[in-house]
Amino acid sequence: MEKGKPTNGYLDLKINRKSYEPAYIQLVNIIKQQISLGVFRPGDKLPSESKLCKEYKVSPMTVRRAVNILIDQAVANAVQGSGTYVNSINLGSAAFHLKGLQEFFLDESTTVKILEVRIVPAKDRASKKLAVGRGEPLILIRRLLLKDDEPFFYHKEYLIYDPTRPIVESELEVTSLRGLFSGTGSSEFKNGELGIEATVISSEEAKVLKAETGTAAFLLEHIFYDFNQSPVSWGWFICRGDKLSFTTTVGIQETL
Amino acid sequence: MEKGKPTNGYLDLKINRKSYEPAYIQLVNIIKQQISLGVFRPGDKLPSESKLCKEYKVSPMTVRRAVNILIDQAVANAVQGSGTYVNSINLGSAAFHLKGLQEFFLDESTTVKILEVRIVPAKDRASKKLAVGRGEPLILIRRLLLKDDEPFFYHKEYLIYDPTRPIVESELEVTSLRGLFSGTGSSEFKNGELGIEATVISSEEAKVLKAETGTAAFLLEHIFYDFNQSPVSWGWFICRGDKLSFTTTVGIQETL
DNA sequence: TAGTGGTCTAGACCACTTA
DNA sequence: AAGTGGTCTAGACCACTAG
Repeated sequence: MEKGKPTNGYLDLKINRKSYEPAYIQLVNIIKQQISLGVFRPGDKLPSESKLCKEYKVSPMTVRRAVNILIDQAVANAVQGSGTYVNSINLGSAAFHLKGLQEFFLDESTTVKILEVRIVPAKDRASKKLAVGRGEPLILIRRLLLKDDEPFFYHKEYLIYDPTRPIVESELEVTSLRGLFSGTGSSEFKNGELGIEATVISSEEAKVLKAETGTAAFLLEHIFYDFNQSPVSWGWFICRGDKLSFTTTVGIQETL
Repeated sequence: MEKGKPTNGYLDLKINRKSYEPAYIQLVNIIKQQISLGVFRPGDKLPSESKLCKEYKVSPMTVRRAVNILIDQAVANAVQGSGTYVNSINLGSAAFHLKGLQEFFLDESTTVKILEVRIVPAKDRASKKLAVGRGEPLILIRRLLLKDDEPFFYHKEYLIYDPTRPIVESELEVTSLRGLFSGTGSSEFKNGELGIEATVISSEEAKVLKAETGTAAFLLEHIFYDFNQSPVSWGWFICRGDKLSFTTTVGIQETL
């Protein structure tokens, strides 16, 4: 590379100081665009931070921040003492987000039908998951979540039974699940574990979901812990496979 | 809050300057631990950045960095001019990563069996996805991915046929897929789209996967684009539902 | 108007890699 | 030894929120 020449070749993009976009975001986009156009290819070394400072006339911290964003996005990786390199496309860095489900729960036309609420003795799996003795009382809630009056999710949940804290009506309604998915809810739970499995619809599920037994479905299992790290809720959502899918992207995305 | 008192109550944790852990990471963990212990509850306002500076004797940029990490992790959210607030648990921020699949492909015992490679005329779906005319030639590759000689994935892939670039043997082997999942491969693709669906195993798939028709399976669809943003590869992986699941966590995790 | 977060500067020192 | 990324300082100015 010739000294003093801009590393972005014929593009010669600059940081616009008057833009509402912060300098570091602009720099991220400039570098991404160059990768997108093939100026920098996977495996190539990006210009060093000091070069980028000079070229775009920004301070080291600003370059640093931009480069860190590229690394966060798995666009590049840094090797201390050596340089920052452009990554190849990497499926291992891909992730499927549940934001789509969040939108489902926030939707106005989403409603909840309580199918059943009762106290049941803990069986094998539930007693293990919720760390209570077998036969101990648990609250079982079965819900049907509808969108535009069409069944969408079937939800089965076991809760620790606390006789000092009666079940409040509002905890059963759509708002409670909405809160879980949007983070606006109460703060009963400290953390939780989620799992997604592929399954087929059982006869029990088929009935409430208006689907046929044996068709494909997603099972989203959840377990939530309180601030003492004790499990308080275990259950799962079932959704017909033809009504739900998860999508994501990998590699360099076009600048929005 | 009383002036001059540490905001972390009886804990009174400090930044250890001699630790190999950077100050900002220590600060992230200190704040997380306080949330975990209930010192700060969901909805609470965290101490302002200037307070944290004084309390932990670090510069504004270091506090900033720590707080930004908490925000990235969806542990807190910032409101300009108001403060930084602790989030409730939020399923919408959860994400399922494909790192598990990456490990599968990097495993030594993972092998690939090529079931078929041939030129086929583009049918409806493939011609749309790959943006070629119907009947145009495409390369069809059918692979079986095995772990410890047990079938794991069935992969069907359509590639743009380029007569000037013959199919190279190495592109068919496990290494090519390994590269895709680990980011160590060549750089044919600029980006791609992925989708996960729940499905049931067809008779064709059941045969090669040694599974029964009608059992649950994941379908991981992919389409990859080259540096001209032209689609070059479309296909999907099928995996038995009982051999694959995705897990993740939400909320505050215990400090490791 | 005071306090807050959002951005940015212009350096510094260190650990590490490469030659 | 020179260059690189990793961390950190001690401020600054701005836009925004709230009382």
